[in-house]
Amino acid sequence: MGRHREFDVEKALDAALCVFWRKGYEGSSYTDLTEAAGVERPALYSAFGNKEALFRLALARYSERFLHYIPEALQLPTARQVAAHILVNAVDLNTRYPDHTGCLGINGAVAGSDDAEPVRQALIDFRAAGQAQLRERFERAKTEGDLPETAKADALAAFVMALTHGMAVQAKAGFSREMLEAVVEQALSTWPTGRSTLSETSS
Amino acid sequence: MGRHREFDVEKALDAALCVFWRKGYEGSSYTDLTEAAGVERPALYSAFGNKEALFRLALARYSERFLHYIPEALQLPTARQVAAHILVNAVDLNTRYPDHTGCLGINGAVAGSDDAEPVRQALIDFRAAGQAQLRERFERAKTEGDLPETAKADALAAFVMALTHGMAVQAKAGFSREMLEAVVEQALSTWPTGRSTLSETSS
DNA sequence: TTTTTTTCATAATGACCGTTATTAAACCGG
DNA sequence: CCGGTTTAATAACGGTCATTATGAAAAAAA
Repeated sequence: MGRHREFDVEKALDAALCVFWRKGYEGSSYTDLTEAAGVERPALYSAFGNKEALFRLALARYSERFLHYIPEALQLPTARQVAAHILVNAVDLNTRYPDHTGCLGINGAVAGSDDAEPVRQALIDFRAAGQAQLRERFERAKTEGDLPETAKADALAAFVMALTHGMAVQAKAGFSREMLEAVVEQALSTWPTGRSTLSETSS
Repeated sequence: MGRHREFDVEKALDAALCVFWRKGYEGSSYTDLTEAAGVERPALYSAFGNKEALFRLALARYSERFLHYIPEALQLPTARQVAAHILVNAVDLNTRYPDHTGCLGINGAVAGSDDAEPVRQALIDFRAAGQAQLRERFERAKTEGDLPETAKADALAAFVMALTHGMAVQAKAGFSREMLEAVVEQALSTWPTGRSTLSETSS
């Protein structure tokens, strides 16, 4: 019983996501969000809660809709393929939409006021979760001989993530897809090799 | 003629720099800045102009006081030493001060409101200037045989800068100096070599 | 000492921030 | 068709934003 919603909650969340993606958490005003969603202010509040809750929902939606390439990558057979898949798809995502370049995990908040500290920390945790998955995958690669025993899985994971973060900054600065692809190519040329990937000489 | 200034302009600028470094441009309120400088609001305005002008002065001071390692690096004999010097010193700068980790060039603004667009662009130009210097240095390295003819100077420069940007994000997220040093080691592990650096076999 | 000039401190400005009362409209069950 | 319930729209809330008017205090020039 009661009146129906006259707007699509999913579409409103997508619109909010795009605003946050472009302007970050603190850079996005509630006016920006309501205008993008085509919805009055109290409607957004009743549907999602306050601005912080809306951002967290947008971040979850971002992960679901745009980061599918990460679980995809983790299932590839070699560590190098995992890294390549992540880097190549990150470049694609960072440059695919001209009106919101870069990555929400970075654009959302790097530094900010004390009020934004909970959101900043949420993004830190968000990025750390991805990095931990990558580290575990590289640990496995060591046991499988796909990475040398001397490789540091945590350093490799941090290296790949540092590149994605840095390229996200560069994409937000207007770098072309081609330039970032060249960066990825450069990064992958320094990839360590294990007993089975240097050449086709092992069993 | 007239009354003397009762505060040290240089110290006030340093204080403002620290605030911007920690909270970024939009995250720093004028109240934050005046409290850190120990100076009333109109005094900051009369000394530096508005917030944007103050930020630009702080950025210039940041460059002078903390980025001396970049011109230093450019004078080193090999491209690899140039890259190593930049990356190692960037890690040091990003982790040296626990209350303002990361780098002003990134923390200052990655994304933000439309009002902050001029500052965001100024930071883009600031970073681009460093990258251009690096690219030119790598071009020279190619003519000197220090980098192979096949090396792409612009991609290498963008690669090194992407790493510094990404590590700045990670430092701001609380990454330890040791972790970032391991990232640098990974990045440098297979630097491309020219005719004189692979081993000591050339003339 | 008086005048002029600059800085100082207090406090006010209008605008925008995120968040909500409030009231009218729309829907469902009875 | 009417009572109960949910949403919609308008407008207001206190607080903070960057910026500045104002007048007192201080120092050099006359």
